[in-house]
Amino acid sequence: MAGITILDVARAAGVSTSTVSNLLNGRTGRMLPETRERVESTIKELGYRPNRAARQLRTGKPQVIGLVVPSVGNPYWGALARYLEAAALTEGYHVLLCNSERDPARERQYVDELVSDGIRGIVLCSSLPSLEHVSGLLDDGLRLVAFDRTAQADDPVGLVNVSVDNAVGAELMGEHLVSLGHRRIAFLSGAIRSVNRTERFEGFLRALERAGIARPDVVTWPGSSGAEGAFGDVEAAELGRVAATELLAGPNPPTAIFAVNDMTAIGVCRAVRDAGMEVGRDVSVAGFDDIVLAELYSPRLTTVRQPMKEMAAAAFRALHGPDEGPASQGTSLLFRPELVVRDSTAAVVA
Amino acid sequence: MAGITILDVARAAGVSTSTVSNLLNGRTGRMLPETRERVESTIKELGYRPNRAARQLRTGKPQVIGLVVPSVGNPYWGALARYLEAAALTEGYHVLLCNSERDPARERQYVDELVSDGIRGIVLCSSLPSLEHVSGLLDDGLRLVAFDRTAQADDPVGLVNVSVDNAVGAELMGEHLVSLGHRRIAFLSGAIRSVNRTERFEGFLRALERAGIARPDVVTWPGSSGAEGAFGDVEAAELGRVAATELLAGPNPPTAIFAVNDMTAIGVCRAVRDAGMEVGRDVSVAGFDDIVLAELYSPRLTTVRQPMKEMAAAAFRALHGPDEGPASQGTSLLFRPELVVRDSTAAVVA
DNA sequence: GGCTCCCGGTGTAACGATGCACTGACCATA
DNA sequence: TATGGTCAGTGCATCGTTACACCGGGAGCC
Repeated sequence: MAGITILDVARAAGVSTSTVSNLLNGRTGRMLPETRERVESTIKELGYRPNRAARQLRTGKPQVIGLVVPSVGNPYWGALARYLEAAALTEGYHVLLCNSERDPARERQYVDELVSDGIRGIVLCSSLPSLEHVSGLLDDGLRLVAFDRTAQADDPVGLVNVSVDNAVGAELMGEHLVSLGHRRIAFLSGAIRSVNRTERFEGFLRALERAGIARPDVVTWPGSSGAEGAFGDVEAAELGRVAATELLAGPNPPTAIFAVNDMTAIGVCRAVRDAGMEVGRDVSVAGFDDIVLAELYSPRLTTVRQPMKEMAAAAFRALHGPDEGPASQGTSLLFRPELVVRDSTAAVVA
Repeated sequence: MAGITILDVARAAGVSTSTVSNLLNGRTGRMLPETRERVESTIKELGYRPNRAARQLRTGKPQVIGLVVPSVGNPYWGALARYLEAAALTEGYHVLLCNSERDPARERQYVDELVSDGIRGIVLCSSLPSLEHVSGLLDDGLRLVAFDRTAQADDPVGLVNVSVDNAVGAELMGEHLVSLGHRRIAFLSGAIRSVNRTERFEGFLRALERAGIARPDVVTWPGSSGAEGAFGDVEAAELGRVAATELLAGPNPPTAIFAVNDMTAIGVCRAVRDAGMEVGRDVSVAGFDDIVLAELYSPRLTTVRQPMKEMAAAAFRALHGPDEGPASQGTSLLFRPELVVRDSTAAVVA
C-alpha cells in the first residue's frame, strides 16, 4: 500500500495541498518555478501516486474506460482489447473488461453498471443492430463508441462508430477473386442481419457487377437460434462447414467461396477438404478480418485485414479527446481495409 | 448518471444512512424485519446503486481485481480473461485488464500501479520464473494468484499458484502416443526455462520410461532474443515449423512429435505438410492447452485440455474468499488435465 | 425507585483529492 | 496615504460511504 497522500507531499514540500493539487492538474500558471520544482521533486522522492478513488469521488470522472465485447475469448475481440488497453495506457487510463456473451440483456446491464459506477467512456461492441436504448445515457454526457459498426439512420446523437470500410474491403476481395479468373463465386454468411454483413455483401456485389458477372450464388445460413457456441467462433466455423458442404455438392458448384469472416472461412476450408478437394487448387477460399489464425491456418488464409491497432487508438481518442464540435448524428470513423493475399486463393484452373 | 445516494434512500425510507449502510453490508443482526424490508424496497424503487469510488475511498477495498496477462490477443489468455471476468461478476467484482506484452518491467509496473490504486487482488500471468519481487506487496496484504505456474522453492509466502497438472497432462499424452505404437517420439519446445515447460517435459519422460523407451529425441529451440512476435503466438508456431523441419530432415526421424503447446504444434503441422507428408498418417502431432484453434485446425489437433473455466473460478476464489488458514508457502492449486484425442495423432504404420 | 442490560437503531468523523473563493504581500499609480 | 491591481498561493467545504461510538427507552431485577 502506497499510503502516501497529497497531504504528506504538501507537508514535506512546505506548501498546501492546494498547491500540490494545482500542480498535479496542470494549473501551473501562477506558480514560482522553484515552488514547482520543489513539489515535483518531493512527489518523486516520496513516490506519491494520486488515489484514483478519491479523485473520482471528487471529480466524478474515473480514469477508466469500459470495454464491452461479446467475448475476449474470441481472437478478434481479444486483439481489440489488447490494442485499446495499450492506447488507454498512454493517457493513464485503465480498461474495465466486460463480456456480454452476446446476450443483449447482459450487454445493457453492463453499460448501466459502468455508467452508474461513474465511467464516462465506453467502447461497445454490440450484437444489437439498434443502439437507441443508450441515447438517454449519451444525453447525460456518456461518451460511447460503437466498434465494428457504421452509422445508421436512427442512431442516437453523439454516438461515434468505428469500423473498417466493409464495403471497400469486400470489393477488394471481389476484385481479387475476379482477377484470378473466378466467375462462379459464392458469398457465404450467417444470417445477414448485422450492419457490417450487409455492407460486405454489397461491396462484394459491386465488384462482381463491375466485372460483368451476374448476381452470384449467395448462401446465408440462419444459424442456430438462442445461445451461440462457446465463443461464437466455433459455431461460425461450423456454419461455414455445413453451408459449404451443401454448396459444393450442388449442381454447378462455385470455384471460389468468399466467407463473411475468417472463422467461417476456416469451416469452409474443412468442407472443401472433406469433399476431397484442395483449398487453393480446386476451390479458392477467402475470409475477412485477418485474425491471428488466418496467418497460422493451413493453408494460410487470403483475407481482408482490419487495421486493429489504428482503429483501437481512434476509438480511445473518440472517448477521451476534446468534444469535437457540435455533437452530430451519424458519425462514422471508417478505416481502410487491406487485401492480404495468402495461399487459400489461386487462379482458377481452365 | 444514477445520482441517487445512500442519503436519498435513507430519507425516503425514514431511517438514517447508517441503517441503510448496515443493511448493504450484511449487518442485519439488530434490525427489525419490517425496517429491513422497507429499506430494501426503497432501494429497489429508487434504483439505488452504491457508488464504488466512495466505497473504495472509505474501505480501501475496491470491487475490482487486476488481471495481468502477456496479451489478451492470445486466445489462451483471452479465454482466461473471459472466464475470470465471469467468475468475478458473480460476486459483483470487475476486472481491470493489463497486457504486459511479456515485458518484465511493464509487468512489474502494472502490479505496482494496481496496488497503489488500492486493488487488493491480482491474477498475474508472469513470464518471470521468480516472483520474489512481489513478496513485499504480499506482506502488505495483497492477494496474488500466479496463473499457469506451480509453486517454487523460493516463492514468497502467501502466493497462490493455479495451474493444470502439467506433468500428468504430458504423461497422458506420452501414454497416448505410446499406445498408438510410437517409439520414436520427439518433444519439441522453445527454451525450457519456464516452470511448466520443465514439468511437461518430465511428465512426458515418465510415460516413456514406463514404456521402456529410451530417452527420446528432445528438441528445444532457443527462440529469438528480445521481443517476441505480435502475440508471442506467431513466433511459437514459427519455432515449431523450423524445428520440425530440421527434425524430419534428419536421420531416423520421429514418427510422432509432441509440441509443448498448441501454437507450436500448429507450426509442426505446417512443417510436416511442407515435407510432403500428412499429419496423422505419416507423422502424429500433439499439442498442449486445447486452445480454440485446436478444434478448428486442420487436422483437428490432439491435445491436452486445461479446464480453464474451473481454473479461472479457483483463481478468483483464492483472491476473494476468506483467508485460508495460516498463510503458507508453496501453495499450488493443481487441476486435472484431460487428454483430447482428435485427428492429428494415429497409430503408427508398420 | 434505582440500577443495569439490551434492543434498535442514529450521529458523525473520517477516507484523499479538488477547485472556488479568498488573502496577505508587494508594487504602481493618483 | 489611499486605491487598485497583480502575484503566489492557501482554506475549506465537498464528493458518498462506512463504522465506531453513542443514545433513548423499555424490560428485568433487587
